Amino acid sequence: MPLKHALLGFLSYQPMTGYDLKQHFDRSISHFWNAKLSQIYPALSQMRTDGWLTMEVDYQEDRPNRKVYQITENGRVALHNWLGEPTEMAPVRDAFLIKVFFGGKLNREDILAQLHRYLILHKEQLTSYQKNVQQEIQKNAEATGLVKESVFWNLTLEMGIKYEQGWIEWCEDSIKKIEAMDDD
Amino acid sequence: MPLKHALLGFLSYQPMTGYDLKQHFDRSISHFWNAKLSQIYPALSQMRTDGWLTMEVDYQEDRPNRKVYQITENGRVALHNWLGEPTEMAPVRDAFLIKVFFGGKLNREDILAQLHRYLILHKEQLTSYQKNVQQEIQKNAEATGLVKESVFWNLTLEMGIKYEQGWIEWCEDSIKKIEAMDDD
DNA sequence: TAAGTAATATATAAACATATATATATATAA
DNA sequence: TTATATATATATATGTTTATATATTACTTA
Repeated sequence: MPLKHALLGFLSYQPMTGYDLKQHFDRSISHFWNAKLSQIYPALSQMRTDGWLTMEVDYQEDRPNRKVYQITENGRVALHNWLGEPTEMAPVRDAFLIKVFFGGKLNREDILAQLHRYLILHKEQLTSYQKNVQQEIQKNAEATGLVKESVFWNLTLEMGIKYEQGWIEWCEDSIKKIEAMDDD
Repeated sequence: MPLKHALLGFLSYQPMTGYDLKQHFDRSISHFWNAKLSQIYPALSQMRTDGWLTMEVDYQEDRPNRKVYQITENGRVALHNWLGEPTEMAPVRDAFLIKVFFGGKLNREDILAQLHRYLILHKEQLTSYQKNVQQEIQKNAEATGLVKESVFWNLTLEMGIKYEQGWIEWCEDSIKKIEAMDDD
């Protein structure tokens, strides 16, 4: 399960709680993977059962105790193996394209409105990558001194940026084509 | 649920069985949505309960009877409304990028092997879109005479092509960058 | 001052998706 | 000739993900 291996990946840097891990997911890899806390917590329990993690409780008074998870040698091996395994292409799933596919059923304004809206969403996403994710990677690189690692973090960000740029171009082109169509 | 609306979309062209619908999914929209038969059949039953479809049985001797589904007026309304609703961006989920993100844990050859492999997969996918999907759309446009519709089918295909081209460029760039890195 | 958010975790239900098994006849490919 | 694919559907189990509810205290914002 990729979720488990992403968790292993972060825990290979340092021990953390589920809550901490959620922050890392949201700040560093949300452009290609995300998970809710309600998925992360049970996954961590299982991984402990699997022998990939150990856990120790950090007692606190005013809020729930922190359960700090640490990767084991088995966990490191599992991560390393998984990283080297061949990977299938991720299938694309985008409901927006279903709407476009059947766009002939809408009138011109409605389908154009859809495209304009989606264009804006993707532009905002692009901006957010260029600002927030970029910064987060930078910050992490400095804080941890993991220079080589940060090259790879940046590669994933570049893919995110290219992806958004692709959508933006496509939306703009599509709008032009539809505007040029004969009305009926 | 987008699955149901995609089914409605195809049934808005003509009555069909679940098996037929599966063919359409695979041939026309698999570049952005797919579904197994084991998901399509129950969905059709539900949609009938919802009043979006009617069904009649076409008796056959040597193979299972065909259950032919036909869209109702309610179904058409539901489809039309859904097509006009604003759409959230589809989140990206790609396990390959998790591998890249933690690529610093692999040695250079292993991560390069991953990238080369993914590059090939995406090149094959691109070729397949340009050949098969392209052709299928063409064929459908001619067979059904739905000219205006086919413009939209082509738009989704263009997005698929752009997407694959993006991956291909990114893989090639990433390979170059990693090859240029200092070894450690 | 009231409402929201951060910090931390658990539990349960529901929704969505895949895998697999079961039937059965014909046609096609190795 | 044997295996696989096509044509059609159902059923069940399992896996994955999201949603929602529940606790508690401190801090921040309106």
